[in-house]
Amino acid sequence: MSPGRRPPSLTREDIVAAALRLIEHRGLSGLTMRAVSAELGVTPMATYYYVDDKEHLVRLVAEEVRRSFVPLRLGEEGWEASLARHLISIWEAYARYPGLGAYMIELPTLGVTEEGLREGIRFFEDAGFPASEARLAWSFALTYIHGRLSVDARSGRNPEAPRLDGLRSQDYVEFGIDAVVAGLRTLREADPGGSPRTSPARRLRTG
Amino acid sequence: MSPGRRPPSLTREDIVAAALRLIEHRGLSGLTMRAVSAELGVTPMATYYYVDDKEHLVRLVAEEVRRSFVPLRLGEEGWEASLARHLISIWEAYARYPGLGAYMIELPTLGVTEEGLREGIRFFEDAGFPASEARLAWSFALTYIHGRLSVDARSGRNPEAPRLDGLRSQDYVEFGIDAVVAGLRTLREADPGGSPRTSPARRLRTG
DNA sequence: ACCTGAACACCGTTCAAGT
DNA sequence: ACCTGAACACCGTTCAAGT
Repeated sequence: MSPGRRPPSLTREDIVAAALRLIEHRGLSGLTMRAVSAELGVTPMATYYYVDDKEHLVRLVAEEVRRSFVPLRLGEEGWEASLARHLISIWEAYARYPGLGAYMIELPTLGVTEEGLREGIRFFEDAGFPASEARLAWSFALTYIHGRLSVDARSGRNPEAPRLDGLRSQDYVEFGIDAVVAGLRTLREADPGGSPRTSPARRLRTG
Repeated sequence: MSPGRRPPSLTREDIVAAALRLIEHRGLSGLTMRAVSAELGVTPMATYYYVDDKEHLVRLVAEEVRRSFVPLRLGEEGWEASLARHLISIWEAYARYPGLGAYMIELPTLGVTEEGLREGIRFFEDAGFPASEARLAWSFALTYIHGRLSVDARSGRNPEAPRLDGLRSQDYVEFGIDAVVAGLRTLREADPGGSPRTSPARRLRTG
């Protein structure tokens, strides 16, 4: 940036934007370091001056996508509507980028930031979930929505397009979010005052 | 198999078994055609005589894993317990093979066979779900459990191992299955006689 | 019928060199 | 500081050839 120095032909923003375009049109598997560089008209290795490696690039890309998440906040509309709204916004944000949400769920923070993870736990505590279950509830909701994004990853990018079964991707995610919210509400109400819950599923485990 | 012919040094079963060992120890990303062949002491291309390509091999591997699924059947224990038992068995079967369940959910049949998909839909119809929602309900359950397997894919193979948050993978999946079942029960009861349900989530969609 | 060997078109990434 | 070029160690896969 000192005067007299010629400006760089590349910025990190350019790289992230090119990566987003690639994922949008070819899916996450279409995102290669070489393709990003080609898209920008530079040598395959030029990109490495701005990002550490491919994992770093995907992290930057996901950060960009997360900017359009509707925040998870406990307002006057109640925790159920707020949660549903937040989950839909996650799904809508990632749906344009096939494979990205599926990849994020495998990372330690389940596709959100460290801070997003903590805020979610607080949200569920404030919503009346016992402290021991706030984390489980939040993880459950994130796991479902990213699972749904995994399903969508291959079935085509347009969520409004009718599919073989006559249902749209939207129908699935709407039903799913309703079920997630209803399930959490039921578990919350069955658990007054934070007494330890007895899991029906636990008794069914083999081994 | 005609007399006088020397027996082949390789069988498809050997290949599938070697592939399972590789996934078990190195995850699905550790499954390469070359690694499978090396494991069996043959040339990288020998494997191609028995399987069409890598996708075919993964399908065969998944078929093998599915053999240990507890069938989804509507018995006297009721649909809720049967569903929970089935989901747990899916999770237990795939959990040994990191990344496999996550991969399967992206296929058109959500990690089960075509027949398994149809049987599941019938199961939910028999359980009293309206025909229009049986498919949504089944897809929801499968999506969650495979989402959970995606989360487990990176966090280590031993489901009993305590993690940073003090919770085990088992705690998450038990809570999740309980929530899935509770959510489905609630939606089913809110929908008497198969009248079209109004989705709260639908109203929250932007665009 | 069953397997080998060489080769092709890809990857991500390192490293030295240029301007 | 910023980018190029060559190279390495991997992939999946094709194709011709051997026994």
